[in-house]
Amino acid sequence: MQYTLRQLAYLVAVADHGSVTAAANALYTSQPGISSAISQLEDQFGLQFFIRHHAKGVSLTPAGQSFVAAARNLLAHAEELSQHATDLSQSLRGKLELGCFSTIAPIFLPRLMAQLRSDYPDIAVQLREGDTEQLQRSLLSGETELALLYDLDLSPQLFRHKLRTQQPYAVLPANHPLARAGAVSLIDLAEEPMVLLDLPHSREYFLSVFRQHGLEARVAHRTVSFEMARGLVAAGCGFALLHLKPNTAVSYAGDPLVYLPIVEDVPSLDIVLAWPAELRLTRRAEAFVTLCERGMGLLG
Amino acid sequence: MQYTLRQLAYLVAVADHGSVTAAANALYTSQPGISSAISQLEDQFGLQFFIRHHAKGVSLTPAGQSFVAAARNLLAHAEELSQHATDLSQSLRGKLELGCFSTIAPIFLPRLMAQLRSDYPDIAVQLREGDTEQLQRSLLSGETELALLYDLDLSPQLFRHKLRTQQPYAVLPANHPLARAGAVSLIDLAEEPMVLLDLPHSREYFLSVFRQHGLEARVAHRTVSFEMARGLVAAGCGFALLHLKPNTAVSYAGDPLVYLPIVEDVPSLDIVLAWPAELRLTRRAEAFVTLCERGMGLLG
DNA sequence: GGCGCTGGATCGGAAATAACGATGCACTGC
DNA sequence: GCAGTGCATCGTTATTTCCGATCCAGCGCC
Repeated sequence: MQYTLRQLAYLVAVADHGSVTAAANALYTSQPGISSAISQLEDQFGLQFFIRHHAKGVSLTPAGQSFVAAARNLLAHAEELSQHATDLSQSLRGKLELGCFSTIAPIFLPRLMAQLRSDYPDIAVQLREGDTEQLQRSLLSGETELALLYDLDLSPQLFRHKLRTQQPYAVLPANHPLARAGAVSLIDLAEEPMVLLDLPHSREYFLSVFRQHGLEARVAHRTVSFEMARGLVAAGCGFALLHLKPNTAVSYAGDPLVYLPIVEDVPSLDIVLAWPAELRLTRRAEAFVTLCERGMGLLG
Repeated sequence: MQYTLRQLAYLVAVADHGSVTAAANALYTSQPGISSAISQLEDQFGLQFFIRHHAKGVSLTPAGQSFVAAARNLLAHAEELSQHATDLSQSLRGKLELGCFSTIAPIFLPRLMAQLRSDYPDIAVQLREGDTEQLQRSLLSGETELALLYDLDLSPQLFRHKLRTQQPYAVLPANHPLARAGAVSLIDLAEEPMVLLDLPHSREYFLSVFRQHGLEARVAHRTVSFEMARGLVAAGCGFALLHLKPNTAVSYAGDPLVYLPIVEDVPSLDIVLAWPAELRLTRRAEAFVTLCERGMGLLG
C-alpha cells in the first residue's frame, strides 16, 4: 500500500471543487502539489479519475466517481480514528482498566464505584482484583492503567500516590480473654495461635511485625481470603493481624469479633494508587484519582 | 500535522510483534524509523500506546489496545480501497456507464446487452440514451465512459472506433407510386413532402444530402422520434431519409413501409464507439468494445 | 555485584519526497 | 485573433524520512 491519506484528501478536494486550482486554494497549498498527487494516485492504480478540460477545470470519470466515493469513506474513517484517539485521552467516556488489591476491594470500591458512576456515568470500569504480584504485573504489562493497593515492595517503576495509612490491628473472637482489654500486646499474641492472611508480601509483612520485636508468631492457619481469616478467628481458631476494618464486627458465620489496637509500635501500611511511572494518565484515570483522594478518608 | 497510514502500519506491527526491533525486521525497515513513527503518533494524540520494557520489548497500554484495534480496522479499510481501485480498472465486475444514440439503441442494444449479460454476468450497464449533443457532453464530462453513436461532427477530443457504415435510404409508404421501383432518385424525392428526423447534427446531415445535389428538401414534418417519423411516412405524410432499418416493414400503427436505396451517390454515416481520446478504458469497457466489434455486423 | 546482552531512544548525515514559483501549453470565450 | 483560464512540467528549495552508529537502561547470568 503506497498511497497516502493526504493524496486522498487532495483527490476528494479536487472532485468537490471541480478544479485543481480551486482545491489548492481551499487547502492552502500549491496547485502543482495537488496535480502531482492526483497523477500519482492515477499511476498507482492504473486508473484515470479525472478528465482534464482545458481552461475549465476537471470532471470525474465513472471510475473516478466510484473511487472518490470510496476515498471519502476512508477519510471519514480516518477522521473517526482521530476522534477515537482524542476520546481515549481526553474524554470522560470509555473504559478504565483498574486493578485492586483483593482485600481492599470490598471495603472501599463499592462506594467509590457508585460515586464514579454518578459523577461520570460514561466511564466503564473494568476491574481486576488480585494480590500485589498480579496487580504489579498487570500494571507493568499495561493490562491495567492504575491499581489500588498497599505500598508493599512495589517496583520503583511504579509511581505511587498515597491515599491513606492503615495501622494494623489484632482481631479476636469477642469472648477471648485478651479481648477484654482496650489493646493487646504482641507478646501476648505470640502465645496465641495465629491465622495468617497468606498473600504475597502481606504474609512477610505480618510475620515481620513479630520478628521486629524479637518474637515469632505461631501460625496455625493460612488463608488467602480476608473473610475466611475473620471466620477462623471468630470460630476460635486463633487471632489475626489485619489492616482493614469492615463496618461490621460479625463474621459471615454470625460470630462476633473484636478489633484491638496493638500496644507496641508497629509499622503502618499505606494504601496507594499506583501506575507505571512514565505513563501519562488518561483523563478517566485522573478523574478516578481525584475521586479516590476525596473518598478514601471517609470510610474504615 | 496529520498521521499517515504508514505510521499506523508500523504501530500495529509493533503491537503484533511486541517489539520495535522485531517489527522493523518484519517490515524490512530500520528500528529508528519505527521508533520515531510511534513517538510521532503518541505525541500527536497525546497518548501513550506502549510501555517500554528495557531489554524486553514493549507492551500495549489500555489506550494502546483500543487504538491499535481501531488502527487495524482503518488499515483493513485502506486495503479495501486499494482492492476497490484495482477492481475498477481490472475486474469485469461493476458498472459500465454507456451512452447510446437514441435511434441506434433499440436496433442494436438489446441483443448486445443480452450477449454482454451472458458473457460477463457481473457487468451492470448504466445506459443513457440521447442525441449526439447530449452524448458528447456526457462523454467529455466523464458521466459516461463510452458511447455508441454516429460519427457526425464529433469533437476531436473524442476517439472514435468504427463499427459499421450505414448507407442512408428512403422510406415510403408501401402504396406510394415511387415505391414501385427498386430505387429512388433525390430529384423525385425533392418533389415530395419530407418527414425530417429532427435531431442535432442529423437534421443538418439529411438536408445536406439534397443540397449537395443542388436540391432543396420540402420539409413537411419534423420529429425527434425515429418511430414517429416512420409512422408519419406510413400514414402518407411524406417520405423520410433514415440510416437504420428495423427488421420490420410495418409502422406501430400497422401500416406497411418500403425501404428504397438512393440512386445518387450520397455520403454514408459511420456508427462508432466513442470515448474521450486521452482516457484509458476500463476492462469492462474494453470487453464491451470487443463485443460490439463481433456483434455489430450481424444485424440490420 | 559485576558484566555482557537485549532492545528502545537518540543523533547526524544522506536520500527521498513534498512544496513552491515560474513557465509552458492547450483550449475557452469574447 | 487574443486575452484569460487552468492543468502539467520544470528546477529549486525545504522538509521529511531513512539508516547506520551510538547511547543507555534494565535484565539475566554467572
